[in-house]
Amino acid sequence: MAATLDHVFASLADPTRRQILVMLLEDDLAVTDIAEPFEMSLTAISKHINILVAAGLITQEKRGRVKWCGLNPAAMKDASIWMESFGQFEAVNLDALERFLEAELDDDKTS
Amino acid sequence: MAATLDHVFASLADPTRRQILVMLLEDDLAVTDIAEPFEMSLTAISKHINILVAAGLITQEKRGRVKWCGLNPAAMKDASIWMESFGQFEAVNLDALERFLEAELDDDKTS
DNA sequence: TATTTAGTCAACCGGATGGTTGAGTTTTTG
DNA sequence: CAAAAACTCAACCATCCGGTTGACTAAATA
Repeated sequence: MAATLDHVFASLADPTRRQILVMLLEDDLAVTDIAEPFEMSLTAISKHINILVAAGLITQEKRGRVKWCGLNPAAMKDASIWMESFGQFEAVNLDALERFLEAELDDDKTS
Repeated sequence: MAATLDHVFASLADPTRRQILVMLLEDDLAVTDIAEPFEMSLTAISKHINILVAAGLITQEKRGRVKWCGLNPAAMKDASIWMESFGQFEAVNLDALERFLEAELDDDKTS
């Protein structure tokens, strides 16, 4: 799949999709597992997943009736490099990163 | 301006807007200057610029009848950190980055 | 075999996006 | 003062996006 900058950035612009990616950091998950914490239909989540797959950010493997979803962070590389080319950001502080990710998770839950 | 991840990523999802940001790497520019290389109306470019301003990626200063636009790469920081948290990307290779940016510029010109 | 589970598909809906044109405002310039 | 330059604003348009529901297929299970 040609994961263009357009697709990757557009995928990441939605908080539901970002939360899905964060969930997949821990484990591969089935579509139903991914949908469980969200207050929206399975169909809606399925569409979000398809968008992430099209962007290359998620890979899928069907075993039986279950479609397992796994993270493919490599698909972010070009986009990440693109952004870095603008940054004169200081090196990432790991504590700051942790707090940031927690805040982002809370935001997703309450919005 | 609260530059949320939503706004920053959505801003970057459009090739016209990315090209505008690249143009501003070199110099601050007036709205008309930014619009010149594009085959689209000044109004359309003005809208794109407003979106980038809302995302915090561009700052504006009006002097006389001219609105000068300048890059604010700091607004990318949170988004960049977010992506980095997924990456186990190897350190950025500067040559690769250069080739990548040139290719991106060509893409923008021809699409 | 009958039923549940996992997931997709198709149709629809309201609102956002990306573009247009035409008119209007303000500042500079001749 | 008159005209040009540098924008903005408002209205409109087609398409995309994020969500819904209801019907469907395929695999596991009782």
